[in-house]
Amino acid sequence: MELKELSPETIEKAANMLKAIAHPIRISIVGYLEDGKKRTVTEIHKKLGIEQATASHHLVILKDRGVLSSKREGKNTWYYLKHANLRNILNSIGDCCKE
Amino acid sequence: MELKELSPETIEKAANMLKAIAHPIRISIVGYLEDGKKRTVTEIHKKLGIEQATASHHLVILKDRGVLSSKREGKNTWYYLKHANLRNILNSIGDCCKE
DNA sequence: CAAATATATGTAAATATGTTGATATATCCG
DNA sequence: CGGATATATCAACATATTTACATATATTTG
Repeated sequence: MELKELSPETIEKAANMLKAIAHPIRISIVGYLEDGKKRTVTEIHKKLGIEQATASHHLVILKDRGVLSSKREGKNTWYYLKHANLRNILNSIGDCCKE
Repeated sequence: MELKELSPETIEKAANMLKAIAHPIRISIVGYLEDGKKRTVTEIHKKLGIEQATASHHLVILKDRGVLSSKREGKNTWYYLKHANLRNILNSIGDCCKE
């Protein structure tokens, strides 16, 4: 795939998706969901040690920009990675940054 | 690799790197350099149809955040991808966004 | 219905980023 | 040195993002 052949719309969408991930808390959220499991807002905010409202806020951003999907079940909303290959992004970036 | 085990510093660095890429012009620049070749500011600004100052500005951002490297040779500064596996990021994102 | 639990939204101030045009610096060559 | 070419920087305004706290909405259960 040659990215330079992508349409402006696709590039715009890709930028929004990357912007969504490009934040310490949201990287951590994506990292926590990297295994493909679905997790609730409560699980996420407790795991990451952040406020519930903060977690919800960042989860909405990730969902709006196409990084995560969610499904409501009773009191809970389960969030999960929308695309399995988003894992590659974190792995690649992680590799670059560990050096 | 489990991202959740990365240090806060590494996560911070990863966020800065992703933030650097997460912009339409900068995605296009990285896409243009995706083949691993070194290119000058002039080549880049002409190829993308943007002002020279704009290109230089965005190239500095990409370099400062560890996405690109550069090497001055006479009048020219050659920019190129610092990490080969950054290509995976664009490919993954592109795949997610084409749908 | 009321209480408890889970999630989402609103607001406002602080901070960061983007954009543009003008200008500065660096290098080469005659 | 002086002109031409290539790149980098500056300044200033507009826009977007972050953060934190308060509060609202939704769902289950007694």
